[in-house]
Amino acid sequence: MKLRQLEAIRAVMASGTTTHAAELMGLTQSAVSRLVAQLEEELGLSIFDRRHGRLQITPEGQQFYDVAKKVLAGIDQIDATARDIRTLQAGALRILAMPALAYGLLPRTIAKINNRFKQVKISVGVGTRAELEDGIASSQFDVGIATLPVNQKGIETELLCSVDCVGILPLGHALAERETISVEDMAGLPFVSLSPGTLFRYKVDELFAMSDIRRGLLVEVPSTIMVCELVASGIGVSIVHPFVAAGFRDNIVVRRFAPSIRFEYGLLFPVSQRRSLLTQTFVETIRADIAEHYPEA
Amino acid sequence: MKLRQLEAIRAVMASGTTTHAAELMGLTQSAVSRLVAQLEEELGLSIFDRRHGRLQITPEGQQFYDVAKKVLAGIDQIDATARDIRTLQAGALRILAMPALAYGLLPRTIAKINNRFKQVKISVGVGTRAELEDGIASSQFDVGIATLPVNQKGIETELLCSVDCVGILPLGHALAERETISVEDMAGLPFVSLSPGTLFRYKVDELFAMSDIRRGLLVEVPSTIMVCELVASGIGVSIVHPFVAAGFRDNIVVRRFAPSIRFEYGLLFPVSQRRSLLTQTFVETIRADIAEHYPEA
DNA sequence: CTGATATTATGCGATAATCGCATACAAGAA
DNA sequence: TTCTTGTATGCGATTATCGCATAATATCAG
Repeated sequence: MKLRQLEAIRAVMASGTTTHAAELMGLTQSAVSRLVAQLEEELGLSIFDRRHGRLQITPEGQQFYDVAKKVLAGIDQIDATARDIRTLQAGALRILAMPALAYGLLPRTIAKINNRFKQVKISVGVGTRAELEDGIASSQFDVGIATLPVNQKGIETELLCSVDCVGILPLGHALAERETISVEDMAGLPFVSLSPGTLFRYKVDELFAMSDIRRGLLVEVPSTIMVCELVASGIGVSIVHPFVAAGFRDNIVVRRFAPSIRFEYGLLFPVSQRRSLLTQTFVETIRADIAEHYPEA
Repeated sequence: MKLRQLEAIRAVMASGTTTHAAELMGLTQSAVSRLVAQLEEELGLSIFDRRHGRLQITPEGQQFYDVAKKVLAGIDQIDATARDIRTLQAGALRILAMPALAYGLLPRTIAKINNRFKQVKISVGVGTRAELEDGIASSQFDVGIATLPVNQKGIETELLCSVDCVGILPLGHALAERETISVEDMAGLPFVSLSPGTLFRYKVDELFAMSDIRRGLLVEVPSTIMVCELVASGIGVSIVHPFVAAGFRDNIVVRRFAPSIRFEYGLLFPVSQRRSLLTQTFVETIRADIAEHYPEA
């Protein structure tokens, strides 16, 4: 059985004659006549009755056609699906990011993808590093974003960008005049700190310890967003990575910080599987966003 | 897009390699490889990734295949449907008969058809001559059974059989000894009559009127079945067509009747449409049944 | 009845698709 | 390395597809 034959049946049913059906299909009448005859021969049943010089559907033919219609509709759907896949109008993108990164960086990129590909379903998960490694390694997600390094079997990483953390101050703070804030400048200032247990907290604490500088450790909150909000409210200063700080630029003062506290952000992919076109597009888009909005990274 | 290509995709998905897929499809590996490559070329998307010397489904390919599977299932269903149609295991048979004929003649034939073709849906309608003509002419039913003649546009008729009506008596009736009962024999006997307005009632009444013979017209009932039942209960005699009478042969006495009241039964078909194989089978079966059980017809 | 019109069916030849064979190439295992 | 397993591709034979021309058949108007 050939698709062409089923299409011929449909065209004949739609137009009534093989001649018109031929026009619909871009063939000649003889070709259509033969396609129909072939199918009848193959199936061993008469789909049309040759009566009065016309093709007339038989009861059996009608029954057959009712089923064939569904298949042809399915073929049309295959074509549509293929087109959607080519233009990325179908499919899904599953992203998993660490909390600090999800808020500052992702929304803009997701909005762009969603805007370009309206039909694409995008799901974003936020999780700890461990959850992230699990989710990527098990292919439950297409791409992850986390600070490097990541060393786990089943995960491929690519460097996304490396950024220096920034100092943040309430608006109108005395240090706001400086272009760069040093660790020494923060001596004795009230400091809004991230909860212990994260790599970021560890690095910051270590820097102050090495420099033997004391801060006022008044407040500890679990998310970088909250850190920024608290600094904006004027209760202290802090150090955060620039992506989240950028979201608060109207409410806080953001300055370079010395010495450099550098973080490398990486993209995580399940190994052993070719990345989907959507994933590739996502990677390109997020890289472009970073280049545009954080050129120093 | 060709069916062969979709089948190749399915075979590769099922077996994992083009080599095994080729066995499944009865082809060589090279043919399968080409079918896959062709489809990818046509659709403009990579269904498989050639990694590690193996074909590995891509995310897009998986998405495509999910849709293609449904189409292939539909094709399988087409084949199954064609097979069922050939063996008459599918389809429906819609029969419309006049009340008197539906009971005596049809059940046996329907049982046979149902027994041979378990999957065939058989629906039987009972209606007046007018309803019957409507139902057949409008192609709502495949075949009708009625007394001839029928003259309505859109209906083709075939003679099914012609029968002589029979006289029926209660068991043990005095007339039971005779092989043939004449109209004169019924003079003065209580007669169970069919309701007025039917061709049958008209013919019987006319016969008695012509012969100037009086009956005891005590009971009038609308169906021939009830006539037989009343005769069986002993309240009178009557004349009916032999099909219904045959069903009561253990409860009543059935005898030839003179003069002959002859009815021609006909099969009615919608014109202009080829009769379905099922319809043809039905016709053959009912003719065989009549020949077997009513050889005199 | 007769020609005009419309429709399907089929012989024939050119072109295109399909397939098997042989072989090259790639990757993992012994 | 060498063997095994698997995929890709050039080549030639076979088969299928299609258009053209034409025949056969039915419908309809006069």
